[in-house]
Amino acid sequence: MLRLHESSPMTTEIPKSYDPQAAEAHWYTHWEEHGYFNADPSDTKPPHVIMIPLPNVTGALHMGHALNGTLQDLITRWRRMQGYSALWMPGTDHAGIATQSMVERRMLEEEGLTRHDVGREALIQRIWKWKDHYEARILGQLKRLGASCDWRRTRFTLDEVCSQAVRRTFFKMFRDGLIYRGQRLVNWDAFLQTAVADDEVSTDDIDGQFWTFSYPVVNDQGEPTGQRISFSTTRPETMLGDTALCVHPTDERYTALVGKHVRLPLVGRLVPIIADGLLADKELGTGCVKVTPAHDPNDYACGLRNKLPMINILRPDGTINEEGGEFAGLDRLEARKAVVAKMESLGFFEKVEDRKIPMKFSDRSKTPVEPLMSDQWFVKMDDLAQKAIDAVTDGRVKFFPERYQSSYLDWLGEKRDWCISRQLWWGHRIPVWSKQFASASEAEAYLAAHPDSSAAAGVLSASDPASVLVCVDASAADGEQTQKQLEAEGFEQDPDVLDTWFSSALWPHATLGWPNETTNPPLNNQPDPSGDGKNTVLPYFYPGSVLITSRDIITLWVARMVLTGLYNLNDIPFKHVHIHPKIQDGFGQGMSKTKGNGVDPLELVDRYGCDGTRFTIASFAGETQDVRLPVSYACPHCENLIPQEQKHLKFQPGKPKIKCAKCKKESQYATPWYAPDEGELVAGIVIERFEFGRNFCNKLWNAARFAMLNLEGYTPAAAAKNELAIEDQWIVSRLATVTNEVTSLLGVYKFDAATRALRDFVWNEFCDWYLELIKSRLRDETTKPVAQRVLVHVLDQILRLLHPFTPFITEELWHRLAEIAPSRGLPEPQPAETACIIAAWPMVNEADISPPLEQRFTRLQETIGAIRNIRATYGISPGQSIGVQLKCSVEAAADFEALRIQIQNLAKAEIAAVGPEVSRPPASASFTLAGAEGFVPLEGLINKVAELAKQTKEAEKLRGFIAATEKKLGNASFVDKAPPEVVAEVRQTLANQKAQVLSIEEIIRQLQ
RNA sequence: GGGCGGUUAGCUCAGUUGGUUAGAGCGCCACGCUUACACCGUGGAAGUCGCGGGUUCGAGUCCCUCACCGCCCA
Repeated sequence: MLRLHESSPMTTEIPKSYDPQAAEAHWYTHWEEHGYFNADPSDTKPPHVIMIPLPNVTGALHMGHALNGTLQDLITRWRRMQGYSALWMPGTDHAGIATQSMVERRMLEEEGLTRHDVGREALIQRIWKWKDHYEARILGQLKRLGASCDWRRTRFTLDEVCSQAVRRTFFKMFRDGLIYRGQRLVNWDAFLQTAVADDEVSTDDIDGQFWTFSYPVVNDQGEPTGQRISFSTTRPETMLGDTALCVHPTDERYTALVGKHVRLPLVGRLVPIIADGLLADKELGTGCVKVTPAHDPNDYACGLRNKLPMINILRPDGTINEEGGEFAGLDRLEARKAVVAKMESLGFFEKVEDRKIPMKFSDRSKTPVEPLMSDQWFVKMDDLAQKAIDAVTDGRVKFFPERYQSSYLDWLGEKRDWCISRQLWWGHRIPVWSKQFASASEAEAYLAAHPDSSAAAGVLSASDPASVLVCVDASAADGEQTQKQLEAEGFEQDPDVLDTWFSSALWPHATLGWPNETTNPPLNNQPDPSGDGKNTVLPYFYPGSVLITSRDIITLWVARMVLTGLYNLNDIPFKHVHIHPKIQDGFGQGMSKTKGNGVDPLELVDRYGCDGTRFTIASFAGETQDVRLPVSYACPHCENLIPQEQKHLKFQPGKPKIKCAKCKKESQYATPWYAPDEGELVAGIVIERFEFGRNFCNKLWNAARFAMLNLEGYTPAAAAKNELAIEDQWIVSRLATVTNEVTSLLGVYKFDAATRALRDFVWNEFCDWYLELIKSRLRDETTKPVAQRVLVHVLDQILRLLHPFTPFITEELWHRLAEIAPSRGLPEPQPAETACIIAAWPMVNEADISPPLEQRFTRLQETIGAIRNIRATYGISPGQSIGVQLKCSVEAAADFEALRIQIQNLAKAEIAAVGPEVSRPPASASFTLAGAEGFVPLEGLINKVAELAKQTKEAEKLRGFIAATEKKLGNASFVDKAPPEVVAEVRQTLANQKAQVLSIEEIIRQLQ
């Protein structure tokens, strides 16, 4: 017989618990082999596109990435099932400075070599090796998480496809006058010897000193007047670069001195005393400050306002240059000591105090950054930023949750020019060649003789009119030739590389092959001829659908992606931006590599299964709170849990061990600070919250197992509504409601709510009630067929709904179910799709939803709950059946009758009497619900005193409610002002409460 | 300094536009190997909704003050 469906090797017998490892390996391969992850342009399907927020190759992925990846995969799988050609574009980022500094640091530690020792080519080779290693690791981690990326399209920001986009964009911007070179104050990382962007710098308060010095005032002849003027500073060495002293214009203490000069005792320079209300603060210190425009951002701004000279005193390595006179060659911190000592010996030192001072650190090298004047390349943000702002304010790009759009708008609103050059070797080399001519006129003559072409554009340098800058588009046809020509003419290429963000900003269109219009981007690095002379991928998949990322990326990527997308394609890169929570450890600290609290998601996948991990992660992804994950370690000797403490996060030399409080043994543990020794028993990461997802998967597994064990003799056939039992209609109604909920929640990225809705439905409704209710029908040949058909249908729909969350277990169950019930569904059975990953997302028949039916069913549930409560209260053993008499409406009585056997099974209670005329028998336990009263005669079992106490307590509780409700209704303004339907509702409540209390009072009377 | 978010049961979190008695998972207590599941079932206990004001017939929910935690920007 032909087998239409493949099943895993786990096979025939269904094990009692779900084995994630086997299913994960099997089905991932299966999906890949069948090409289910591949997304191509289609005439019949709409596109859905998610561009991965490209992880950088500095290191392995952590929990934040796992959350990010899970959500992207979830949406991608959901859209795929909805019939979209769903592309999830994978790839990695070269992360220029971060990666180069990792490699450099390791090289220095292990071999004592610097980049200058090995040279540009050799260093780059080493970094490529690093990249290959971590790229493989990262992509492997994503696959273990179940990521359904179109791996054929995997890109890297330094690969040929991305490089082309970088070169073309730079050239376009250069030609349009949006890129310029200028002297600017930048954050200088003296350790890495490069400029770093503002967002690569963080500020910390450190213990520092606050010195006070004075400068001598001089007369017009430059001779000391004997007067001195005091000021304070935290960086005395910058006195070497002072070009003014500054006071507040309204500060009367200094009015007479403004316009006069002081002589710098250290370097002898005469500098003016100026008045500037923005820099000086009358209330602070002496009210006078020194101005060092080349080494402080505020002073720089003041320098521009007052046209002060800008004197750079630092070399790129952080030592003092010739401007520092006798201090030249000293490192800046040595220079500080020497400067203070010299000032003291000259008698200009006044005092020093200890103080917390803010200090900027480079995120990359963790060393203090120095503000420094240097030549850098910039992109003018003015117009570009405005267009990106407009795209959000006019609603073309929408943020979920909405509040994050203000971060985006505020940042772009500053329109600060973007410093794109980095003094690094790892990255896209700046495609500009320059040459110094003998004079400005020679330079102009050169430009006149060489007009701009499609491959080259030239300008005069703004800072030096004798210098010519030529930008070359190496992606143009004659680009390479132009380069050679320039070099032959004595031009030299700029040594710097571009900021990494410059290339990642292009990611949403570069990966689709832009600017190539004639061929589709390669697949598996092989040419893709399917475009037939055109790039059909770009217009089909651009603009994308949603970018899913965390909030710190809003300015780094989101803003820049929008900006470049609009610039290059005149269209936004994505319609939605979803910002998800950040992962914190148990102490509320964000997880990061540098803090040592990062957790490898694969530790969790190994322990809880991929689906369990994903389901838990999705349940975290709400709109407001960050995710807090208290971590423990499992003692490898006794399995006892050792809670993580702060000390476990700190780096300590050697390989510190963790001690188990229970068995007192020590062991190495999972930490980013070291790799455990070979053969060591390691205390692994435990995050108990993940049991939530693991347990759920096991529950689902067993529910499906139960279903399949009870499908013997299943035959597909239509099932009309009037054939369905009340519990069938109920579960179908609930299924439809939940399907609607999940669909709309995913549409607005409320993953936590969607997860809850599904879990509650599967566990608390399908398992706890539906499966229990049909057990008796499945044993009866006459009632079995319909029950089986409904059961199979609901299970089928559950697998579909859960697949985006828990892809592996649903796929496994899908194939097992297919062996037994290849054709299924209500009201008409259909052949099921050959795999869950490509199964259609459930559509709701609104007629299935019946609130009145759900209400009737709730009454049944409550009644059963009340009977169980009586059993528990009186300690009646499970083996002992009891009789129950139910006083209720005729309609409710019919429902109870219909479920007579189920009530016997679920509550272990026989319905002895049911209907409006039932009255309370003596010596019985009772319950009172809104829709029914119940009596359980318990002659001999009932403890009168206990029952009396219970009922009295119940009555008192009710009387409390009644008093509150009556008070409310007695309040004239409530009755007048509240909406009539609310008042009516309260009146109904009161009536119900009164009826209930009357019944209870009657019960109490009889008990006494 | 400016902005955003949070503060609800022992822990981790839900709580739609204000509307009867504030919910879940884990943990806790009691009972239970009932032929899907002990990664389970049944029942139960457990909250002054951070503090203080205000608006309202009515506030966990809206407004203001303060405190503490986290993040972003300067």
